[in-house]
Amino acid sequence: MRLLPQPAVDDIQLTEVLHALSDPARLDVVTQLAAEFELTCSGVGESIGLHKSTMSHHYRVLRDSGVVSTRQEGRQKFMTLRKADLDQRFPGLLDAVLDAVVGATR
Amino acid sequence: MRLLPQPAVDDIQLTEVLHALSDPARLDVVTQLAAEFELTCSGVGESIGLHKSTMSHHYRVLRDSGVVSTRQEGRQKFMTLRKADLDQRFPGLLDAVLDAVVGATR
DNA sequence: CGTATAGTTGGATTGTTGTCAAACCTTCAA
DNA sequence: TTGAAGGTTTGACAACAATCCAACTATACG
Repeated sequence: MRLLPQPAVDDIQLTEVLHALSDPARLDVVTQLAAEFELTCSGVGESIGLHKSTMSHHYRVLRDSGVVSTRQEGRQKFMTLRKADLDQRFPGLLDAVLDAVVGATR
Repeated sequence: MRLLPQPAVDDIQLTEVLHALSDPARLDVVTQLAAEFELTCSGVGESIGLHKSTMSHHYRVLRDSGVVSTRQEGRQKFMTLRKADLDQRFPGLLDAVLDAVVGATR
């Protein structure tokens, strides 16, 4: 069970996080993770309808920017939101974005 | 004194706002506007050190995404943050981003 | 070992973005 | 009416980003 490389909390950059969240597909992933706690890549990607390699690219952007954490177990990879880390680094930001996702469609 | 075209509150899109805020130059503009309330284009651009046409491009992105409002008065254009509109549409988002800008350098 | 599963990587393509420079438009003032 | 001030627009260009497809890696299961 190994963890894929990811930035330390203090190395998470605001502009990179905002950029990571500014893509609809990635925002969708993040929203699902916020609701489900943890998902496999295929689990989270199914409802989005993009090619799996495209999704793999989005996962990398999310991981490199510090938004998600990925843990490999067997042949699957489980993603989780780095909620505690993001809350520590940028208090209120993630919640505001998640609220905005649901709130804006009301 | 005319107002340049800008999206209505309900037409402001989360992904566009996040994208607008994900560029360092634009984030800098927004931070200055949060502190100064209102500034001319040249006033806000001076400290950034980019070409004025580049800044003009960034102003447009900020305006089109609904982050700032621009009012023309004489030959100057005054920009303001659409704070109330953003707070209404995405509660807490702008404040979290502004906090993050200062907080992350502490 | 052979095969299926779960993802990643590389290449190709198409489109977007950030930047500058030069030309332009508008307004104000002499 | 000429000129200057304050921005915008257009064109060019390089860098980046999103997407797909095909080939690949690694793990698990018969």
